[in-house]
Order: sequence, then C-alpha cells, then structure tokens
Amino acid sequence: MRMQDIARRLGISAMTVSRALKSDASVAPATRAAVLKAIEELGYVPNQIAGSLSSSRSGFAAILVPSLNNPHFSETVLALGNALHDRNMQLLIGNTDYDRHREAELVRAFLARKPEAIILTSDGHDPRILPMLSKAKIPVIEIWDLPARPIQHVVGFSNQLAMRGLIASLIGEGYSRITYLGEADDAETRGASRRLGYCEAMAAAGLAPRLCSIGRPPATMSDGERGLDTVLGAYPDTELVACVSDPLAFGVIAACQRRGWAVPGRMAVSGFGDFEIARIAVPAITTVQIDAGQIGREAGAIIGEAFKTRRDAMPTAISRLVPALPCLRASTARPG
Amino acid sequence: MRMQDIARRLGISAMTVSRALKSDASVAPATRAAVLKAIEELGYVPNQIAGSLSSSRSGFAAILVPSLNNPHFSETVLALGNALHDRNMQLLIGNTDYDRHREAELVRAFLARKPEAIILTSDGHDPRILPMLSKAKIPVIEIWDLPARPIQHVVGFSNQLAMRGLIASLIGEGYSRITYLGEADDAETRGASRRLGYCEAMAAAGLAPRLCSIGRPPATMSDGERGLDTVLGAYPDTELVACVSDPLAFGVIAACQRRGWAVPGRMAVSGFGDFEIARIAVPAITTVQIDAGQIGREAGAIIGEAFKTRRDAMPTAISRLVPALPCLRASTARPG
DNA sequence: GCATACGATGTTATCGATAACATATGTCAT
DNA sequence: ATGACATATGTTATCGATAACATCGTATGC
Repeated sequence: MRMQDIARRLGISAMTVSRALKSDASVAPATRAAVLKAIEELGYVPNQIAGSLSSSRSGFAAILVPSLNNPHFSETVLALGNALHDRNMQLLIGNTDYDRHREAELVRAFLARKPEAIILTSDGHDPRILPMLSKAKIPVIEIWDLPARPIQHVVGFSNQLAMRGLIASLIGEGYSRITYLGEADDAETRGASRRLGYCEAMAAAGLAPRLCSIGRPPATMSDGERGLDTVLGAYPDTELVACVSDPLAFGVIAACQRRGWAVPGRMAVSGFGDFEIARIAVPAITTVQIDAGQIGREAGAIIGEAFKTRRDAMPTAISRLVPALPCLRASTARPG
Repeated sequence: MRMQDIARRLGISAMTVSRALKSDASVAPATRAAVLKAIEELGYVPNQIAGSLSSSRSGFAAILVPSLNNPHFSETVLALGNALHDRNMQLLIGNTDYDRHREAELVRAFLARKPEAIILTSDGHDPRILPMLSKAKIPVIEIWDLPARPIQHVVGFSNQLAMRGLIASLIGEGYSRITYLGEADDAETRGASRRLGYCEAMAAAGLAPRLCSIGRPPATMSDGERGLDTVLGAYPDTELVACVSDPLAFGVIAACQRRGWAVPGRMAVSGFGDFEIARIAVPAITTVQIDAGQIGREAGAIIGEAFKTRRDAMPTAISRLVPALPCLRASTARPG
C-alpha cells in the first residue's frame, strides 16, 4: 500500500496525503482529518525508506555502546532516546561488544543508512572510521571519556581525574598499601585512564604504584572473585583493593567474605561508577558517582544545537563535562 | 558521492559497481578489484536507503526489549546480532522501557523502515500492533515467555512452569511458609506468570499462597531492600522469600544482612534468572537458570528458516522451547 | 563451422515519498 | 473593484541503487 492508494480512495493527490502527515504543512483541517481516518482504517504505515531517500532526512541518530549490559550505558541510551524522541527522531543502538573492529563495521553499516548524528563511546577507535565520519558531514559526539584527540563534540568526564580524586581521598583516610585491580589489555580504554589516575594519586603521596589486572574489559563480578588471589599473590600486605569498576569490587568483596575476612576490617575495597549494587551491597561500596542520564541529555542537546546551525559545516566543536564525584562508603570505612 | 561517480571515474557503468559489491554477481575479477580499490580510496559508503528502496530488502531485523539493563536481554540481543551478522543482516534494537504504548510506537517506527523480521519480548502487547504486524508480512518472533495467544513464531520457556518447578523443589526441601515477592501492576508480564507458577506449586502442596508485591517492573535491588519489610509486615512468620527475580532477591538478602539476620539461617531467599550476581553473592542465590543466548540463536535460526520458505506467505508458525532449570544454592540451604 | 550458452557489461525503468514549482480559489487593503 | 497575497491543492522531477532486460563477445559441443 502506498500513499497513492490512500489518495485515490479519497480523490486527492498523494502529495496532499504526505502533507497531511507533516504537522506543519498547510492542509485544510477537514482534509487532514479524512486522510488520518483513512490511514487509521487501512492500517497504512508510510514507507520511510522512500521518504528518507526523497527528503534526505533519515530521522534517526545512531549510538554505539561497548556493552548493553551496563546500567550506565543503558541509562545514557534511555536518556538520549527520550531527548531525541522529543525532536521526532529515533535512536538506533549498536553494540560493539568492546571490539574496535566491530565498532568500525557498525559505523560503516550505520553510515550507509544515513543517520543524522552519530554517538560513539569514546574508547579508542579504529583509525579507519575517521575519514568515513568526516565525509558523512553529520554531528559526531563522543561520550563518557574525554578523548585525547576528540573527533568533534564531546560529553563526558575525565576518568583519570575522577580516579585520582577517589584514591587521593582514600589516602587521606589513612590508607597507603592500596593495590589497583584493573583489566588486562586495557590500552586506550577508560580502564587505562583510571589506572593512570590511580598512579598519579599514589605518586603525589610518595607511594609506589601497585598494579594488578585480571580478565579483559568489561570486568565482571567473577573476575573480582578470582582477582583477590591475584592481588594477594602480588602484594600480600594490601590493605585496600581499588577496583576499576563496581562489579569487580563486588566480586572482590564476595571473595573476602568467602574467606571469612571482614570488609572493611580485614580488607577494604573500592569500585568505580556507583552502580546500584554499590549502594545495596553489604557493606556498601566506596565508588565514584557519575550521572549517566545527564550524559545522554547533554548529547541530545548538542544534536539539537548542531541542527540549528546546520547547512554550513559544523562551526565549533562543543565539549561538556559532567560531574564525577568520589563517594566514600562502608567498604573503606576506618575502624572506630 | 554516488555509485555513478565511482563508475565514471573507472569508465564503467554504475550497475557494474553495484554488482561488484554483491558477492554473488558476475563481474570480471579485475573489474571488481578496480571497483573495490576506488571505493576504498574515495571512502565511498553506498547509500543503503536507495538500495533498500530499489531492492525492497532493508537488510535488518528489529528487536524490541523492555530493558537494556538486563543481562538476559543483552545476551539474547548479542547472540541474535551474531546470528544475523552471519546472514549479512543488521540488528536494530529498540527499548520499550516496559511500556506498551512505547512498544506500539516503536513497532510503528520500525515497520516504517521495513525490517525483514521483528522480534518482540512477549509481555502483553498493545492490541493495535497486531494488524500492523500482520500487514507487514514479515516473520514475527515472540521471545522469552510463551504467550497465551502467539502472534506467529515463539522462542522461550514457560515462566509459570519454571517457577512452579523451583517452588516445588523448595517445598521438597522442607519449606512451607514461603512468601512470594513480585512486582505491582504486573498484569500480562512475565512476573504474572511466575506468580501463577508459585501459586500452583503451593496449592499442589496444600499450602495457601502468601503474596506480596513492591515496585513496578523491572524489580530492582532497592525494591528488594524495601521489600523485606513488606513481606514481614504481611507474613511475619515467613521462612523463605521467593522473589520474582535475582536482583530483587539480592536486595532482600542485603536487607536481612543489615538487620543482622543470617541467610539462610534466619531467612531463606530465592530468585529467578541466574544473573551473575546469583552465583557471586554470599550466600549464592537459589534461582532458575535460563540460557538467554540460546534464545537469541534460536530466533536467528527461525529467521533463517522463514527466509528459505519465503515468497508464499509463512506456512507454519515455529515454536521452540529452551530449558529453564531450578538451581538450588546456599541462600536456601537447610541447616545440617 | 555454426549454433547455443554463458559471461561480462550497459540501458532503462522502477521503488515510494517529497521538494520544487504551478495552479486555483478566496481574502483583504486601498 | 482590483491587485497583492495567503491558503489549499495538484503536477513533475528527483533522491540513488538495483531489477529486468538487452547487448556483445567468446567458449564449447557436435
């Protein structure tokens, strides 16, 4: 069924049907009502492929995330989806599964469908996507981390500064034998930034870094369970395990409890991200709090901005920071 | 940049370029190589919108899930994405946020883009989507739950039977004062099926159902934390809280631990779904294990089947069951 | 040696909505 | 009353790739 069919049935032209479906076009109210009624009755769904080809407006933006199974990303996706919905745009989601090659494939696949904007989660990218993105002439937004060399717009926070702040606070609490537990092969991921932040904070306090790693990104609770042994093998005198993420920290805590070690009495543990589990776990987990929804909303606002100043090539890259604050909880509480 | 431009540069026709990009078309190897080289150099990305309009093959399937932040759904999405990737199709994901109205909107939005198949997570649907789906003449697959009245294909398991099996096992362990903690307003959701399964198991053992609810779907860890009070308010003699999901169960356990109650000594707790946390938590949580990846793979296989027997309207609806097995762990262990 | 087949490529029409332009009717100010 | 202008609608061309058909040259079989 095409617009033509609807039009013929009403004795009008397809163009009028098309206009009746756009809220701003000039159509007589009676005509519009008749069109909408016919469409409803016939269950007609316009072919957006044809519409997009003709108008060169695809009506969607694409977001690529490394993992769906992550409360932060899903919150960002939800917030961005809502922001775009308000602008009559759809959000299409791609899952890179922490794989750069797959990310590159997805960028190509999405660009072929002509998104009006693309949002990348800014771990390192395959260099081949850069020329594709610049040729596409659409807003590109990198979210979550602050990349060393931004492609265009950025919304996020500095993982490095955030972790540095957390570790500095913990050192301030009197901890010094702090061992970092991160992911293996984390080059150019947010894990690497956090590790760097840890090292800086330790160095600032005149302490030598104590680094361990386990599993590949994303770190899981199971990695944490195994991770405690790794940490103790390398640094038996550890008094606090600073983990790259909350699920990892939860796994470490579970491993301690299985050994009958009190947390924080015998071993303190910190995480990163303020996942729900960090608040609910017993003990509650010290972490860094991030407003994932805010990142999505800011990204939506940037897309809105970019469309206003359209036509002439994007003039200025926008960069917005969201807060990332240390959040000390029971898992690192000092006795007394 | 269009195919035309590539073609002109090579002194050939656009059609040859088009053919060079399809793996099965007959093009001289030398020509194909030249085309691919030119495309690579120029960074040309074919306009799939035009391609789809012309060939009436959009090259993607759509999946709607109620939540991204759920390890099961994300695993299903991942597995289905891989299965489709092998068939040269892309998977586009929509998030209904447990909202039927939003689901209906998304169905319409996706159908406008002419997906070649659509996968729904089978909670109750807005009835208005049914005529749209049937007019679309594409495979429709409902996953996860077994709907009372399937639209077409189904891949899943019976939440009702699975919960009944779990509760029966727990009764077999000697528990009788089992209180169910589910979500409010769960009509026609998988939560309702699980509740029903609980009631059946209790009835079969001659026990009266003890029902409580808290929060709206999806149940969170925080709901569980508050839920313990609700349960104890209604049924103070409860010896086991059977939760509609693992995160809820984890919250209940955390609440017990905050009170200083031993789990399972003072209170036993069960969940549903075998999320990672159910294995890692201390104590590990009794639950029902589901192979979410299998659901995605089966769905992919059904799409493959449907495409083979295409052209003539889908002949038979396929229905596949995946296992859902009770998994007794420490959180419901009997003393001794 | 000739007909048939097939492999490689070109040409034309088409997918369905919409932009751009054209037309008709009515309204208002001078 | 009449031109200027807005409103409502129709007509035609277009977006870019591809299906369908056409063409041409060469290999193959008898």
